[in-house]
Amino acid sequence: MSTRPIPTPPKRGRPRSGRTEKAILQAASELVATSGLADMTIEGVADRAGVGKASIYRRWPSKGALAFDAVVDTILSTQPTPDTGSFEGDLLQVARTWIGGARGRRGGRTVAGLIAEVQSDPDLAAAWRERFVSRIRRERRPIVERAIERGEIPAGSDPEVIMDLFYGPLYHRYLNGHLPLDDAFAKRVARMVAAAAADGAAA
Amino acid sequence: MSTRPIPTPPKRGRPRSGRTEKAILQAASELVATSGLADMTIEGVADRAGVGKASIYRRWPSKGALAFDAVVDTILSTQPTPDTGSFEGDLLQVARTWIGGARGRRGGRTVAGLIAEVQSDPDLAAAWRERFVSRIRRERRPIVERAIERGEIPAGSDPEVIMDLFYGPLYHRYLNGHLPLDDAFAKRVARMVAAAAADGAAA
DNA sequence: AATTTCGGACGGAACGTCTCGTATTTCTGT
DNA sequence: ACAGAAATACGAGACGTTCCGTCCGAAATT
Repeated sequence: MSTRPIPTPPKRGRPRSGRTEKAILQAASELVATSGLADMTIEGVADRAGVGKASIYRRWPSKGALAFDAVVDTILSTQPTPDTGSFEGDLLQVARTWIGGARGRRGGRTVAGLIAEVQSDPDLAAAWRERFVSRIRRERRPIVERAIERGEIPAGSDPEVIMDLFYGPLYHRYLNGHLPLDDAFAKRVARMVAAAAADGAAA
Repeated sequence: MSTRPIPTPPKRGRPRSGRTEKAILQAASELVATSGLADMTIEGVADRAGVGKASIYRRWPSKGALAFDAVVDTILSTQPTPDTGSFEGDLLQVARTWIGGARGRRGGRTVAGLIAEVQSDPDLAAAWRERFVSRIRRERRPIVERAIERGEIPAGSDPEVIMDLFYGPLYHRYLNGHLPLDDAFAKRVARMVAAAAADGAAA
């Protein structure tokens, strides 16, 4: 259940060192960026951080949970919610930024590795949903709300289905790699989602 | 590169036993169904099949490749291409069948495990694309072609983007689990994809 | 004679737990 | 107020386990 460092504030004994925690996250972040999540090992992180393995296991229950905490804030901070004035424009902007992150040599496969990890770890899956997927969708919600206010799409349109229709195709090509994840694709997805929503098919 | 059992026909010596190969695939299939792909091990398959590990490594280069061959034909055979007479009807039928497979206790997470595996194995990823993703998309292509013939969607619509817009959302909920993968979702996806395509947004 | 079959041995990697001896903090008893 | 005991964290690394992928040797088959 716990993915964050255990939040229980101990009353007695030596307190956890903030420097140790930072060193672990820093080392994990670097190793994920250079070697990829699949090749990252707890022992490798411990060595690079100059830390005992026990100090890692005291804080995180699994490799995935550690990697999650090491990279998720960085990823989220690079994906702002735009406001271009039109629904399709907002979607296109989000898609372009998203693709930019996914194509970057710098950790472009990190999210893929996390999704892979999540498929066999129910606790990590819960953290992934709550602290990544749901969080991003909540941040993007104004895009749909503004489109409704502007009258571009009908009130009563389900934002969740629209989000799935939009993000789904991006992740689909990202994870399967069957076709290029390029700007032409971003344009088409934005256009089609906007068309479907405008049609009232999400109501 | 090789995912299939090595096709080279030996000219001399004891030939490969077909029974050995079947026993391996059978054991792998059972273990994936019961324990899940993440917990399947080559040693476990060898034991259950009554076979030496070398006999497995002689045929398949990785756990993922073996699992792929053990289950992919079964999965594909349960997903026929419908012909209901309307574009949205066809899409809905495909979505329902797909969701039925994904929800089934019997190996519902198998595809998720394979997609996870594929993220860190380029050779397996190539096989996945060519022998699963592309194959299914090729089989579904008539759905789009018939819709064009019927005049439901404009000629020149890109079948690939339509496929991504359709399958993407299904896989998205399947892999992230943030919202239910139910019949209501199937209906909405089918309706929205049909609306977007009819609008000519895929042209 | 050539080659594959099997079961199993083998060395290696990483896991997750545990123990050291040391450091740091709080609680208890005086 | 102060000393000691108790509790907890620290880095380092040993430990037993699992699984990997390779290799071996004897039997089997052509």
